[in-house]
Amino acid sequence: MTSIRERNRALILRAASEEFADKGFAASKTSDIAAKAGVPKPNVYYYFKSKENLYREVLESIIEPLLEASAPFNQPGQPADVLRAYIRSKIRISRELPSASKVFASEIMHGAPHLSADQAAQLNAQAKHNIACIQRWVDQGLMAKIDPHHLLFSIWAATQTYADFDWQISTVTGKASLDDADYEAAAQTIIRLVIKGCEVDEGQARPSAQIISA
Amino acid sequence: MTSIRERNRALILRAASEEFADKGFAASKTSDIAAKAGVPKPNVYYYFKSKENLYREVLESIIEPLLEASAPFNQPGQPADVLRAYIRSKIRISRELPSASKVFASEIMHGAPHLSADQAAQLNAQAKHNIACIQRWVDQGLMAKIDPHHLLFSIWAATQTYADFDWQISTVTGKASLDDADYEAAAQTIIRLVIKGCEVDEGQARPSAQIISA
DNA sequence: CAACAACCTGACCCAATAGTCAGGTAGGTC
DNA sequence: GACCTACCTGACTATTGGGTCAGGTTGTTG
Repeated sequence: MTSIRERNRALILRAASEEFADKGFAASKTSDIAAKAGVPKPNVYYYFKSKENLYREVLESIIEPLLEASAPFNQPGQPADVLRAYIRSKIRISRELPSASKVFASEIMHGAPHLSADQAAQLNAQAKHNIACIQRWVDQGLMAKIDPHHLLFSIWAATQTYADFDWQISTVTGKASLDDADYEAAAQTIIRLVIKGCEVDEGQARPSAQIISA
Repeated sequence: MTSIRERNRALILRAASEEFADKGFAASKTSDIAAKAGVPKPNVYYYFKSKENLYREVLESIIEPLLEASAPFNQPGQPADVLRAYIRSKIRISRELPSASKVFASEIMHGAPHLSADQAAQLNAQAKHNIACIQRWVDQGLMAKIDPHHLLFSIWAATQTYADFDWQISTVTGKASLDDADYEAAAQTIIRLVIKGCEVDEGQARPSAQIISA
């Protein structure tokens, strides 16, 4: 069985995710990754030819989930429902893929030097699509006149913060790690801010009926 | 004049800020910092004794502005006014100290290994104070029943994102850098989400009059 | 201007670590 | 069991980059 390959690759990838998330690319040592994965260092180079390659694979692993999270925007739906589903997807990613999320955040923070042009284009296209979708809702009077860019930035930031800045969150809440109830409270809070913030103002001209509802 | 010292230290600190923000601590080379500051490498070691020391000073430079931003919470005021002022302070920091902000974010993301216990305690105390303040407003019925922790996390995230993830923001907006109007729109958006989200719900029991207003 | 301190610098050292390789072993296939 | 491929590994190399230092220059103070 050549699933020895799959098994070892998976082991190394997971260890690398955690290590890169923890220390960043430059500060991570391939020897530490190998140790954490429970394999000798040359094996890391046997399966992935370089540290950078390994990093790129970790990075790649978060792209699809990230694109996937925008699914609610790719099917028809009421603004409030779409936004709610989107926020929940984003929070779920932060919770279920915290290491890859951090690696991605760190990558973006440093100007995305390892992100391929194709990956950047895909993410950007999806973002543009979501923004256009929100803008349409605004134009149709289904939501308040909010700049879709900034709305998206706030949603991204508020949801990703649970993965990226987990240390801060642990420190402030005094809990080593958040449980179901905490993530639910986080989701509820962000959803409330967004939905209420997007509600059409009383007295605003509405081309069609006000549909958003909390 | 010994202000040669001040001048050179400032030069090196600024170069270091940018370099650390750009590449992260481990990936930054002291030789690059020296080059960017326009001084020979040994001078960096003459004024700061080590790379880590230099990094710590950069980190330290953002602590005070960060604490300062919470000033609105330290004086009496209506919830909406305090939150508005707080958000504007935070956005201003993102705009005026983008490099130090990034360094701070990166530090937190990796578990704050260089933050002194004292600095961590100061920041945490201020956070706790802000949270208690918000909780009081909730208890007094001046705002909706929102978990103050998550509200703060969202505000932090949404405001810091303009410094930390500037690459993403540039890519999505298609602008190399944001101008006055963009930052104003960002502030308006975040303020709207927060203020509307914090408004007491119709039909919610209110111990005292509803005071928040958009 | 003498003496002293602060500042500057080219050339060097050395520890750490990405990456390699020659020579193994294990497992599958005829 | 002979062969082949995939897998494994201890021991090595090469380079990079943090940090040093001896000796110089500049400025300052009496």
